[in-house]
Amino acid sequence: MKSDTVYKRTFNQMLDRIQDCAVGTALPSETVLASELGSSRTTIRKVLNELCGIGLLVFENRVRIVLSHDCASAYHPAVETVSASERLEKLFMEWMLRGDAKPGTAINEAEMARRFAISTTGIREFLNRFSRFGLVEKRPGSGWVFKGFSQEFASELFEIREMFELRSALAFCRQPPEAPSWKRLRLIGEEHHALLDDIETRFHDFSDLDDRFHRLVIHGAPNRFIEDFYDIITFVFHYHYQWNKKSEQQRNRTAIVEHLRYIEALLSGDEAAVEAACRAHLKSARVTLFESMISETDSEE
Amino acid sequence: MKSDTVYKRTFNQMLDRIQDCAVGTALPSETVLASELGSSRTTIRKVLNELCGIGLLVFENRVRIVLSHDCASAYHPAVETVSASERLEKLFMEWMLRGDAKPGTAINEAEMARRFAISTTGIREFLNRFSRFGLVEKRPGSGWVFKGFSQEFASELFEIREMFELRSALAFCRQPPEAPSWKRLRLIGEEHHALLDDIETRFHDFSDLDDRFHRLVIHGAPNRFIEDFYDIITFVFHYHYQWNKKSEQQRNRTAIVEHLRYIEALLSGDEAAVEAACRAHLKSARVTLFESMISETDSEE
DNA sequence: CTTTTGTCTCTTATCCATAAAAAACAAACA
DNA sequence: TGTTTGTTTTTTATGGATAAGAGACAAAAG
Repeated sequence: MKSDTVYKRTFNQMLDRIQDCAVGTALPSETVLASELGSSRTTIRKVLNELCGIGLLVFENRVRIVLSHDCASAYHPAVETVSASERLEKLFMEWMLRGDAKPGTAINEAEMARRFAISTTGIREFLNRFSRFGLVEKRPGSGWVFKGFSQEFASELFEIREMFELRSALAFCRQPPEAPSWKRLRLIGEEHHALLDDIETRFHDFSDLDDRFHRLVIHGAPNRFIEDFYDIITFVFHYHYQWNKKSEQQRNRTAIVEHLRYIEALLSGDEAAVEAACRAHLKSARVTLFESMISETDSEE
Repeated sequence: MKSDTVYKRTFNQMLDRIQDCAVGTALPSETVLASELGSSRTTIRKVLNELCGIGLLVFENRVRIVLSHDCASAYHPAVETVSASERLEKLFMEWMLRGDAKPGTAINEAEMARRFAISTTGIREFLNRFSRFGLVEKRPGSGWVFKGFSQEFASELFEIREMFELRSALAFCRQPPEAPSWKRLRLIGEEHHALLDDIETRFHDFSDLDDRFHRLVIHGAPNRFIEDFYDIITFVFHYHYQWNKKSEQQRNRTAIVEHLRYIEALLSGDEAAVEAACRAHLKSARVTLFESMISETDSEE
């Protein structure tokens, strides 16, 4: 049976949304709410009905009016708002990054299903999707082999990353001056400055900015395989650094400075400078990642 | 329920195998047969039992003896020897290459399940695996979008291919002279010569040789992402040229000549020559692919 | 002891069922 | 006429069942 995580998540979002409206005001139409909260009208209606039932809203004259803000206890627990597949992803990555799985281990669907309390179908689907990350491999008829989140993996990942990014950065330079990317790049540059000024408190915001910056560069000369590959990068970094928070602030500060140099080079259009700045940044990112991987292994032995 | 395609395929292989033995000779042990035919002993036993039942074999003193070669009618139909997922792959590619699906079309699991007479779970798994090829994309909650086997797709594919192959070819050159790849390369070179001599009759054998050659080059400096990407290339070429056989012989002859030049350059260790030969070959492969794509579109309109 | 066959257990491939969510359609209002 | 809500139809997400196939272990034979 399909789980109702979408409903619960939407319900919680709607509670937030209600608290932004003064008591007595009317909510927008179902269609508007649906697009605002990112779910279908079917779900929105279910939520609204429920809220009328609890007495937080009334439905009068084809319009829903906020009756009260007193809903702190109505929220659904956050765990119940993530779908089985998302949950599995998290559990699996944790299991992997905790180092429970040595490279070469055979993993089998049935056991994973038991361990993670998710149906075998779910496991199977996950592994299939996940196989593109190069960390597990299927042996038809027999099960899956876990390849390990190793230095080797990271090294191969970076080799490709460097090829792709360098190619994209140079292609970015060669865009005509009227391309809209230039403006976006300038805006992202400003965001970097702003973040650097508040780095003490806002250093967590960097990973999102990082992602947007690199994707902008990459998108200058679109290629689906390059963009897909960047998904892998994002994914790996996301989980790795979520697991390993050591010197996060320092790490991000360094990266921002490197980005700023890189952005400047791009804006100048000087290809040699771009190449240098790009290489410098990636090299440093690589070193940082490796160091954090080593320190992890050390602390375990 | 799992289908018994493995059994049927093994059964057919076993019939072939029996015909290679003179009547009255003994078959090797189950374990040997299993590794020879590439299935488990469980399956082998089932097949052998069946064959004893039909009277093609007898089991005496722990040894199975061939009684007869008269088994032409015993073969299982070839269709029944391919698993649901393989069948689906074929059907889907046909459907795609026939051009039934315009880029941007939404494809939904339920309909595909009906069209291809395969369960929705099967479809889902296929699409998930297939999504790494960049031809379909998932919209969570909603269905899948078909991106189209377009010129754009081919162009993006080739851009990456060129980057990867050039990098690999140069890395290949830099291997120490004692690396075993050099010997393999020489052997593959000889195979090219042999094939060229018989090109009139054996031109179909080229695609396998082509694959082995490029994989050898790539494997000189292994990187899982590059090797994975080559799976996409193989897959695309396999299906595209299976669908479009026009001037196959000429196409393969040209490619062999280019390969020979490329191999010679590799063996000489002259990096500039390698780069030139590699680029020349890929450029020509690209042009050939594009031409065959265009002629396809033309013939339809 | 090592190989071979016999037996049993566990896992995968594959289909099906069903509630949740999305989408399409229809009626009502303004 | 174009929104807005009510209703119905499709489609997806997810669990479960089961025969086929793989692998482990035991017994027999050389």
